[in-house]
Amino acid sequence: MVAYTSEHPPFFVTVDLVILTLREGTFAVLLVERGAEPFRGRWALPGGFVHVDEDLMDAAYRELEEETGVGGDAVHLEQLATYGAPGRDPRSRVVSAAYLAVGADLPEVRGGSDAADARWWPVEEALGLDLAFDHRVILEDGVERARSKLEYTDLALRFVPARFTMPALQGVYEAVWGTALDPRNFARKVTRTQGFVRETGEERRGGRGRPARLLEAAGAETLLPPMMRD
Amino acid sequence: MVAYTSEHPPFFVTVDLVILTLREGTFAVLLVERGAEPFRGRWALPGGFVHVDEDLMDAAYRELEEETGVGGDAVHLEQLATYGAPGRDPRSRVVSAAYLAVGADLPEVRGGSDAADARWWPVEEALGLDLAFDHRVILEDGVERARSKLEYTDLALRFVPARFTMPALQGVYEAVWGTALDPRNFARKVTRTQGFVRETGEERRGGRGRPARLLEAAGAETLLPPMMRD
DNA sequence: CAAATAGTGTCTTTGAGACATTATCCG
DNA sequence: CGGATAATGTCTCAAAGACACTATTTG
Repeated sequence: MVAYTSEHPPFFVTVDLVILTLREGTFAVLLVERGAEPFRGRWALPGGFVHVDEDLMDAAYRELEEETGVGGDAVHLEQLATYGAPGRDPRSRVVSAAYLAVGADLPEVRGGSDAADARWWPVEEALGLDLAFDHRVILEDGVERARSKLEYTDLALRFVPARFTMPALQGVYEAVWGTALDPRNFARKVTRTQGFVRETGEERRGGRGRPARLLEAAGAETLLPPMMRD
Repeated sequence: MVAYTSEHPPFFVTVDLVILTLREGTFAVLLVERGAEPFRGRWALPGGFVHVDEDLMDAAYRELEEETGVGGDAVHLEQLATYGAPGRDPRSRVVSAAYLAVGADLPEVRGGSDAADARWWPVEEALGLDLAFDHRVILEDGVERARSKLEYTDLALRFVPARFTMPALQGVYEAVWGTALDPRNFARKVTRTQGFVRETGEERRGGRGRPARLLEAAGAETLLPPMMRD
């Protein structure tokens, strides 16, 4: 940290959000269609400028709630990385702190204040789009972070409501990793990982087939041993 | 990303560095003593303002070389996290991207352009200091990142020269994790992890005791299975 | 030959992966 | 009672952890 003088250049600081959820069993990300230049008409991650007296994570929460209507505890939010290449925004020097958000069954969205349109995309499709700015890299980093954190943290529980079934939890791992898992090995693994999930004693009836037992989080944030994807 | 107007507030952007190495077998971090207000006389992480046309990581490399005289490939550098609470710098709104640097036997340093003094601290001692700004949190995050990355990446090899001995590598894990490891289990684990290390065929003689075989990196960046600390 | 350091093998336990059938409900 | 979904047990193999002695060098 060198001595402060007014010679140091000013930057704009934004937050960008990689908001992930499961929609009807599919791993999905929220994108907005840009309604203004630059990149007008291109899909982008939701985000916006940080306010003068606002912490970065507060700005991320604010943008998250503006875009999805969901806030606070209902959604997991963590910092992903910060992107600051000169020229990443053609207008001026903008440094963006990217955040990863994960929630269960986040609501449908349409349009928004300044976005032409907004909607959930299957992650695989979104990765194939020509996104605005450097948002493709940010999206890739966010998806990889989520995939990786399924292994050694309880992040999978954020994709699912407070009470959930074993097949639903297995579905999270399968959708996010894009792999099929054996239900016997999966249940054994989840059950034996101390503090991961707990039986509620209740069942979910009403669907076809045998009722599923409802589980809930048991508090551990770190999974020992981890769930391995290989 | 909302429409751009000149109403958005300007920020200063800095990089701060958590530079870690092993000095005589001890896990150490480089700190500088501040020579100017604010926090004059307090120890801080090295760092500085990002230039107008400079990427964040380039700024981190520049500061790293200014502080240690070491640059380029010799040192591992990765982004840690970004800290932007209002008031974290009492002068103005400063957002800092923190980077983690790891190198083998980094050189002794004394003083510097704007720092009153600079020296290597054992990490445990540094964590007990009353550091400037929010640098204690940044240091904690950097140390935890390094500890964690020893598990599942080849980061341990960055603490050691290109050719090294098995006991030296074990010493990295022991110093960074602060634990003692069994040399038989350690050697078996390292040897059986595909692509982690390879024999060079050479030995290091000249010390007391049996000469040690020299190893080198075998290319894998990810360790499968990981080294576990528990 | 003593002191220092490097290097190694076995046993036991735990978890991972492969694999198919039974249980319960609804219509 | 047929279709749909949930739940579960065993065997084999791989890796982890505990544990102590031998090998090679220098002074």
